[in-house]
Amino acid sequence: MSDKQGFFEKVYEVCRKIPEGRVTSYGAIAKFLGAAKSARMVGWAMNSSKNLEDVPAHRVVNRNGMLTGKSHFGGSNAMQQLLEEEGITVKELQITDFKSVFWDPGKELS
DNA sequence: CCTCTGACCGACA
DNA sequence: ATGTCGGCCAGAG
Repeated sequence: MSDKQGFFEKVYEVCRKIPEGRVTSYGAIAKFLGAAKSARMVGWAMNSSKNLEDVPAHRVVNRNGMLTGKSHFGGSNAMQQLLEEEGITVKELQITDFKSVFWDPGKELS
């Protein structure tokens, strides 16, 4: 069930588990998958996930809580809008109270 | 088939 | 504290 799945599929699964109004980081997901050094791939996986509607890539930001992938959301502030719609305050592509809305898959999940 | 890059993170000087 | 480099997996040329 979860042996033949590739890295991407695992990332998608975790992203779908992200509760509304919460955000996580690429490294957190990568670390949860057992590949903290593959954080780059997590973002890349999201790039493919943008084709999927079940994967809220806008809830995934970098370690600084910055919307680094905002550029990939159509080149507009769509990502920031979505986050604010969920109650997340964003300032200049940077999430305020990031640690307050931070969702750790290794902590919340198990 | 081989090479390169990609929405990052952590370590080192 | 700031800047640079390496690392991981997978897809495209």
